[in-house]
Amino acid sequence: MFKKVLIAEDHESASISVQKTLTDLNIFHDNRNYVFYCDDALSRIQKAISEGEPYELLITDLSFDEDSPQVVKSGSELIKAARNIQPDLKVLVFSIENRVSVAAGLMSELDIDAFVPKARNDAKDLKAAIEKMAADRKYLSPNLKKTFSPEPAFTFTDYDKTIISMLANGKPQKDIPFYLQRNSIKPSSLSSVEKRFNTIKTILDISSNEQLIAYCKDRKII
Amino acid sequence: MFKKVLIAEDHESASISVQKTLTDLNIFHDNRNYVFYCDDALSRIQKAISEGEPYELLITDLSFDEDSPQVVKSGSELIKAARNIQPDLKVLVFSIENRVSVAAGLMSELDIDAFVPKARNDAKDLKAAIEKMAADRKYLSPNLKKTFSPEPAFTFTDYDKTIISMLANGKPQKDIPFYLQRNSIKPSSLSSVEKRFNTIKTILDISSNEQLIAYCKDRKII
DNA sequence: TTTCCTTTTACGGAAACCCGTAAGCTATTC
DNA sequence: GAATAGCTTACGGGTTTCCGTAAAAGGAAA
Repeated sequence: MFKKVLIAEDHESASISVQKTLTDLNIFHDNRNYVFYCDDALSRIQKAISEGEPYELLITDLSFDEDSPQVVKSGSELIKAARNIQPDLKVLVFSIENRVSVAAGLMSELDIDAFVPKARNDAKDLKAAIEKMAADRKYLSPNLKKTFSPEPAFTFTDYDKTIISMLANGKPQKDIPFYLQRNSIKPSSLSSVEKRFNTIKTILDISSNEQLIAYCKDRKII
Repeated sequence: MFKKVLIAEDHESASISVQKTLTDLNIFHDNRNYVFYCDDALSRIQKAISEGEPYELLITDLSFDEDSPQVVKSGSELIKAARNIQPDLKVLVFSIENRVSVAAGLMSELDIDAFVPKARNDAKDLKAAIEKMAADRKYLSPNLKKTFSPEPAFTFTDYDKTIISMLANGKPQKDIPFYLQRNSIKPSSLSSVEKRFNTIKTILDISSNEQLIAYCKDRKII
């Protein structure tokens, strides 16, 4: 079982629960092993390494309230930075995010070891995850939502997100080409933009740009 | 100080933290005084009344994951139902919602006694709230966000939400009059709908319908 | 009923969007 | 270099939206 664990979680109440879970698992845990900011988490990890007693596990949230300026602003940035200075650090993500697509994405892209959503049985879920990780296994929570009903096989490209965001920001479609050229983004003609919107809407069975914005906002795509 | 408190919270970890807070405040709290579903909360309250030992305080979340069919589906419904059978019950809302406008709305409309957002210092915040309530005072957390930057003095009417939702669902603007007439909603001409959209967008300094949808989705208006 | 005011509806032209077709461009292959 | 395929752009006309103006309908008071 783990001996040295760091908790990065900005919600005090959530942090307390995680600490209690560690206690229940007989993992020694003192007051200095939890932080409320990503920057603090990173410096703790760095310090632990230089003291020759590196952390074995990082439990982190994904989104952190930005009430004071931070270098590292999100859980995923923290994970990247931490892995950069300590590649063997195990990582458990504990977040309100409950879409299996997001969790699986973190598994494959950031190679996290476990994902537990803050949901009905999250405390038990946490324990199961930690035990699994202690046995060197990955853990993807069974409490994750199968995202939206029939998940359409479509992933938005950066280009898509760019032009959709422009629409959502009130830019008229006909002006989008100008801004694309300005930033030298490849297909920049109005015709291309129109075609792309049309393709997206056809695939997703969406009939208007307004509905597309609603769709993207609901799924936090933009 | 309170002696009998009920916790309605679907997140196990959050519930654990609230329980710990009550313990820290020397409020006697046993295993049977927390529930994960609103329906259970209501029946507990009812039972406590009939046993002659009613609860003094209800601590509840606002949104509950609907993983099983429930009669009472949200915190606000629970509060209404609870107050219906026990008008003197004190209520503290503990939610991820952090907009002061929402909290103030609950204060005035449901006459809740305290609102604490799940945020950085929520555990300390909870303690402060409970102590304040024990002294028969109301408590509006200082950690609430002043909502969006300059809060525009504009509130969406039901009519507004109806027509905006139609747009967001992909209905073309020109077809909206038909559906309004069908449900006998008052101004139903295309001209009226156009004018209303124009008024809303002018007031909010929004230039397109797409941006309006984004605005409403961001603020959870629709 | 008449008058006045507000709300709702009708209308029309300009602008924007939608969508199909065709032309142009680029890169790979022969 | 020529040919082909795939991507990008240009163009055009039908539809929808935008927005101003004016007519019609409702409501309250005289």
